[in-house]
Amino acid sequence: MASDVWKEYESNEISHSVAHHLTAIHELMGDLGYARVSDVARALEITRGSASLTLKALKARGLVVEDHNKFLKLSEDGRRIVDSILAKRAVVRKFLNEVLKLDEHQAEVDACKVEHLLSAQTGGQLLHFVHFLLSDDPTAQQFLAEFWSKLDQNEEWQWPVQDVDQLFNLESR
Amino acid sequence: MASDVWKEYESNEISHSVAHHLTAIHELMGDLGYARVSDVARALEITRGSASLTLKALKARGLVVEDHNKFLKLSEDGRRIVDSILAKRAVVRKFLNEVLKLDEHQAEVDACKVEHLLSAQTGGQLLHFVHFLLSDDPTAQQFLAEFWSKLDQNEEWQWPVQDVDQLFNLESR
DNA sequence: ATCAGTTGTTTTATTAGCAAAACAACGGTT
DNA sequence: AACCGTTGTTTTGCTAATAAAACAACTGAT
Repeated sequence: MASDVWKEYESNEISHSVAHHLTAIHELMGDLGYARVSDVARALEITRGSASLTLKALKARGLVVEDHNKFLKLSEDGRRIVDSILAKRAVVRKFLNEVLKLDEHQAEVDACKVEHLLSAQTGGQLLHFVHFLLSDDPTAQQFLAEFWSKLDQNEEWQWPVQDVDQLFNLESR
Repeated sequence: MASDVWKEYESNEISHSVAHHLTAIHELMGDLGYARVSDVARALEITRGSASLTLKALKARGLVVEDHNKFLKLSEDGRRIVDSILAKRAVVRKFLNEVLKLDEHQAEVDACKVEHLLSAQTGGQLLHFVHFLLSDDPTAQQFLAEFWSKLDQNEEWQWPVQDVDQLFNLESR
């Protein structure tokens, strides 16, 4: 039934590892002004050898370009990918932290896990949603206030919840 | 900076593959009343050999138990894991499809990708949120109505959005 | 100029997850 | 009894992503 769905997982062009190699380069460019293989390895806390191999592949894929002096830079494509990943990460983190009131670390970790997996459409819609939800629109503000007050009441919810189906009246499976 | 965060990805005890082997057993038990190695392999569209190896590991981890006649069953722990995964999948799918108005296939795919990655806390809070959002509470209904009408207006948004930071007034990098 | 430290690469090995193919053990049909 | 199909396992090989270790090239200090 869902065999065509679940296999799409690995058909993702950007792996978690690749996503972080690329974003590491981006952040190093901002922090240091440059990014070499060793800098990326240090930032990700992996060996230089591992970083060297992964980055070689990324150069071959045209996402990373190399200076005449082994200095790395994102290509146009690489830059686009990093932008989309960072945008999704920011939106998800903001939603988890500021709306669902998860602590910052948890929000950071979960956002990091899913940032490279969300489709562009999902990211876009989520952006719309969070943007409106956290705007100064009175309806949005009233809704959030009510949601948070309800949150305070049911502190004690358990997870996993056995009766999700009943809760939502799902027809599922 | 985020090196401690991004490495938590692989420290996930449940991989995507394992999640689907377990849920396949669960669904087969519902559909057929039993689940053998071949049934799981067929459901996931992988070879029997692959399924055999993965399921052997799951038996060793105590998540799957085997009949005297090679019939598989989820253990107590395995059942708990499947419950939490299915609950998260249902909540995420519902949110993406019924709130963000993504088409069903997209919602299914994205939910499938993240279901095993979300923490219990994130799943729980999301459940609260979606439950309230889709309830008959007038504030929630008014909020959703306004959000959707705004969605119809800005059909033309682009992704990746360069100005997420500006949009949210993010401090980040 | 030598010596130490840093850098980048390559080689070897490991793990997870899969396919493909060979194999043995059944179970039913004729 | 011989045959066929299904089942489960094992072996071999592949890819992605990592570590570890060896190596060469460069840099800087003395």
